[in-house]
Amino acid sequence: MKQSKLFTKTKKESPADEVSLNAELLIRAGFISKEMAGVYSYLPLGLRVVKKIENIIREEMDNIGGTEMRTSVFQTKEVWEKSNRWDDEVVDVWFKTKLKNGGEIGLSFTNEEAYSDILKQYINSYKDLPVYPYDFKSIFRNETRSKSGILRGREFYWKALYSFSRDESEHNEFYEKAKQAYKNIFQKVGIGHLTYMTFASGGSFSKFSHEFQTITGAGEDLIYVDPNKGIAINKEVYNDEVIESLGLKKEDLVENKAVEVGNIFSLGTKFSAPFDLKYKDENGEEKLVIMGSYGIGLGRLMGTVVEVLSDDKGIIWPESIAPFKVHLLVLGSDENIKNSAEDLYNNLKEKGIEVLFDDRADLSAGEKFADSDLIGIPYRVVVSKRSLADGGFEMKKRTEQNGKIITKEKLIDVLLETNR
RNA sequence: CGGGGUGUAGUGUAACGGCUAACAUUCCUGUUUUGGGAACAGGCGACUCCGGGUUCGAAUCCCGGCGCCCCGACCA
Repeated sequence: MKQSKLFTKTKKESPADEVSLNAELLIRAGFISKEMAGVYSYLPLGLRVVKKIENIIREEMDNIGGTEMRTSVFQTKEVWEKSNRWDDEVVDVWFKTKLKNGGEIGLSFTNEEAYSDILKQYINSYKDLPVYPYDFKSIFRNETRSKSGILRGREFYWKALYSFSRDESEHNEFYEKAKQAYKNIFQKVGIGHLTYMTFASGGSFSKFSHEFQTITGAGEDLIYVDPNKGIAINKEVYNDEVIESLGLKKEDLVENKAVEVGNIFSLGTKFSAPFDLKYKDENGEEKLVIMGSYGIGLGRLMGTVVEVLSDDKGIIWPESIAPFKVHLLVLGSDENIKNSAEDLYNNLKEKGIEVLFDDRADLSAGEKFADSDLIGIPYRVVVSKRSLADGGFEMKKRTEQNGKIITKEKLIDVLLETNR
């Protein structure tokens, strides 16, 4: 993509109404635009990152048997009354509105009811199970206080998978697979080294739920990490008995602030019972379906990456979720320089390498460099009088101080190699 | 929902109760420039969040509302 066609511009100044690092950098670099507190629009660069994250999650979910679908944002009163979660006294984050005919509807703040209600139509026999439907969708919560930029919003985009299993052991088997899939996801997204599977309160059907917590001062949770074992305990269940039951030692645990980037938990029959979601087993006996829930907030995940991986010049995107792989900068207005850059741009595109081409005329070198650092694309390639005189193009990783001159062929090789 | 802070061109800031609300940046015109947010010249852009009040006079003081940020509570 040519940067001259990208309508967003970077800002030199931080927004006055944002304190959090993720919002500051994402707004300055032109990834998101603030609509109101806790509500952000995703601009072209930001959407590309979200889509990258989405694809990583999709791959992992499909890999463990997930089936993608899409539940509606609109939810009917009747369905939610079954689980006793329609009442504003019970759930205070509802956004509700009315249809022209007076019927009440709410905007999804979670998906258990929607899935339970839909699956009831299709699940009759043990042969119909297990199933693992999931979706990516926007979720709405009327938070009394949204905060921390895109880490806690009133509208957010998430992935939610629900498991429908015949019994506990089948459920547990999938649950373990989901744990591994989640680890893979956070590893691929580039924050695996800071993300810990964390034991948290589990509700009435299991002792614990499992949160995936990424260590950062921007987080709102307190967790106790055992760095060697790679697991942690959420403050909400932190006590001597729990520490012991998990085989941990108090003296090994380190207190950290962290942000919950994902969570999985066992629902048991909490929803299958009120929805009468049953199947007939091999003996013709009716049994309740055992459910589990598996969520990840993609915006929060994107914000967490920014919190954790930026420097004083801007964002440092991991290659896996960067909006583009290469930022190609042309300096100078001589025809041969421009042509050379244009050629390289076309070559990279032909090879399937995602490139943002800063073809903007009349901008100083310093401004292009500053923009490039702020936007944070992993590889920067400069075409200039100097680079051509030195025999090619200057390539530098976002994380490196100095670039080196390489030929076009070598450059393409390197980029293709890292493309996997 | 309690507490604190704050609201002025697109953005970031300034302005004692008193001149036409200033500066920087963005943007537009032109000249010059091109390896770390270039230089010069000119120009556009503001019902100072909204509503009331005090005053000869309010961006500035007072009251109410709303927005935004932070702390806390809440968080399937």
